[in-house]
Amino acid sequence: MIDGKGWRSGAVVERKKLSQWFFNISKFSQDLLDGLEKLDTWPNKVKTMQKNWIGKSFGCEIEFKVEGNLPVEKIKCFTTRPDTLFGFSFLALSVDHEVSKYFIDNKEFIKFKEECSKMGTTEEAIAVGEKIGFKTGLEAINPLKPKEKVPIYFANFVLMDYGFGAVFGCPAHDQRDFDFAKKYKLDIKTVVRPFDKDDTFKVNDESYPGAGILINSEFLNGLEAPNDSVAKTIEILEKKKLGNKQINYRLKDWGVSRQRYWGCPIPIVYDEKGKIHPVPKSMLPVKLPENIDLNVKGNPLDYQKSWKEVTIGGKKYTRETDTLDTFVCSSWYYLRFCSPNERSYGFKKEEIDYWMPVDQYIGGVEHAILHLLYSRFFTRAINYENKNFNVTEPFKSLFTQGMVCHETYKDKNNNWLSPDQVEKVDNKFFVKGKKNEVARVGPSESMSKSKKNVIDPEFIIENYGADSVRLFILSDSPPEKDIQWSDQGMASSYKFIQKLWTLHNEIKKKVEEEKANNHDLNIEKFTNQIIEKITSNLEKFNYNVIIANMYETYNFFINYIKNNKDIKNLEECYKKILICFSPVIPHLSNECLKELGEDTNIEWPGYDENLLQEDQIDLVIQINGKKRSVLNVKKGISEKDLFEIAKKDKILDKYLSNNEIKKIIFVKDRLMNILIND
RNA sequence: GGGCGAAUGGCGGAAUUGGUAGACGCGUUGGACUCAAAAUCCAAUAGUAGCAAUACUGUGAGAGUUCGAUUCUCUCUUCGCCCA
Repeated sequence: MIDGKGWRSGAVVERKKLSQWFFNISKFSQDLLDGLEKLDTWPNKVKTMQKNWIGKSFGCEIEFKVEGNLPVEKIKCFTTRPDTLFGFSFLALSVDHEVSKYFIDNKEFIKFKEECSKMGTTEEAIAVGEKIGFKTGLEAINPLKPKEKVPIYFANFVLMDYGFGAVFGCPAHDQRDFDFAKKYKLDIKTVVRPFDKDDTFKVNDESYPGAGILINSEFLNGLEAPNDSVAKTIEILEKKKLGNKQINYRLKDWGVSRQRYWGCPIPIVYDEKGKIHPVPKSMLPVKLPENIDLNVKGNPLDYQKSWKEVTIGGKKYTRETDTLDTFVCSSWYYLRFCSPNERSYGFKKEEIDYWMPVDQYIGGVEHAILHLLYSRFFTRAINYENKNFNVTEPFKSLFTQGMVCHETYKDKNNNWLSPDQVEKVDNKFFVKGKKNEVARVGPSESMSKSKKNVIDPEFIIENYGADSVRLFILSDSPPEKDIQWSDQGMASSYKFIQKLWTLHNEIKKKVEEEKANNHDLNIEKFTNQIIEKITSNLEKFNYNVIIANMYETYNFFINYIKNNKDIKNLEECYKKILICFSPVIPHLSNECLKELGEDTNIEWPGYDENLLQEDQIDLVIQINGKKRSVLNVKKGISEKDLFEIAKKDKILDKYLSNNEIKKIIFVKDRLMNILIND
């Protein structure tokens, strides 16, 4: 949206009332919130995002008595801050509040309502936008102070879908109320002071929404806000039957209607009187019409008479032409994936029981809220009416991966340029083929067609091979982070593949030509250690570290074959290594394994715990907490023996012989810290 | 404004979860090969001082806990994400 108009069509954006289809996701608010607790292998980040999105808040509904010349006796409000009731100076209603029915013919009110519809409905738009009001002439009575009457307004910052479309205004402690009160010259009564101020504190240039102590509030004075004060006020209001404790959720019902062609049809028809009927099961699924003219204003389905009009059981009906939000399909596709060949139903119970829940789900963080929350809702909704559907959480474990990013480029006319339309000369970027036209370099962003900062995967795969691309994508950056596309990085991954191939040929030659007489423990140990490392890194999603492990392995083997001959277990170890490499570079590993006669029946290699540890270890000796020497000693060495060796060490001796030893800290097979007086 | 998270060489990033900081790669520098370049190979590469052995400093800043802190606690700064 730019300047209140659609960025593509230029149409003025305004709020309209539409009747649409909703999924009752809010019914599951509490359950969706509780379920998060059990998802212990989901990233906390995603869980907090969902928690905030559901937005549970404790508050209170309060009934305000109303006086004035309209037949309105009382108005119900929801508030999270009933404790600031003594700072009450106006009551604000949504323009859609039922009181508005008395103003339906009022020209000024109509104009005001129009004005309101121009403001966005996000909390941000409301915070930033100008607050305007329309006086109803009614007055509300403060329930805690019956002699006090305050004006009632319609206001643009109150929305019908929050609480009851009515809020009580406390300008001193809410910025929106503050802005409104300033504009209409209403009272600003300070009722909370910060902890570090005294009772004479007065709100001045902006509201004070923070924590503190209640003041100017008669019997509530001295309470700590908000925790104590809110609870206490609710208690008092309930006792006096003026209000009720209430829990409110930010999560709204899910509006699934879309006025467009692409989407799953909503299986609903209307009879001649406009009454709603579900399409009978035998006629499901409702399919979209083909050969449709998409060049129409509005929803193309509305124009498709042959599809829209339908006869069921001899009666004429009209189809619902709204289609479902695409998120609906992505909310249950994983169930369909369990039974891809089932023709008569979406999925089969036995198959759901076998496959679900998804053990490991991988996707971008951009799905943290909507897709993942909707999916969690879907399984709950199905489970709600079908007791033999046993899944409530669809994804047992979640991993959110980062995106591939690239610099962005623009020409002098502000048009996006793709990386291959740009060339680099002496560290400056130019439009390709035009040496005098500089290309402007923008920030690196996730690859998108609209910004043209994309690298064609087909082209790269053709050039470097799929294994090189996999290797590059996985190298350097941890998978949960965005990675920077770099041609240089791509090229170096390619080089590594070449090196591995050279290594392979040398090993193969050795295996074929040499007498395999000697069983070598070193290569066996190394292989075991690397299998252990790669296996555990694979489980922990430390894919970038696996690449480092692969380089380590290469470095070890290339030196090893130079310096060793006639090794009996070289082939066996090398084959295990190739299997470990196969998740990253499947094509090369399989090719190499095949060349060594290992075609089928490949199993992930295990490792021998006993071979993981070295007999000799490097042990750190610290003097007063500072590393002074590293001694290569037998594993499991005792404190006494180690100390004897340490005393003979040249560097350590310098410290030890001239100073009194106060204390020795010894951690077996880790380190020794000798504290001395100096 | 609120919530969550992050900060480590020139760069991407490792670090057995409190125990040798900088694995591995990129880049850079020097060397070999070459008529030359590319490719390849060898070596060096946190900073400061020193020919060197070595010493000191060093994981955003400051404090704290500890024999010992990149890791735990508090305060601050900057950045990122989400909600506004």
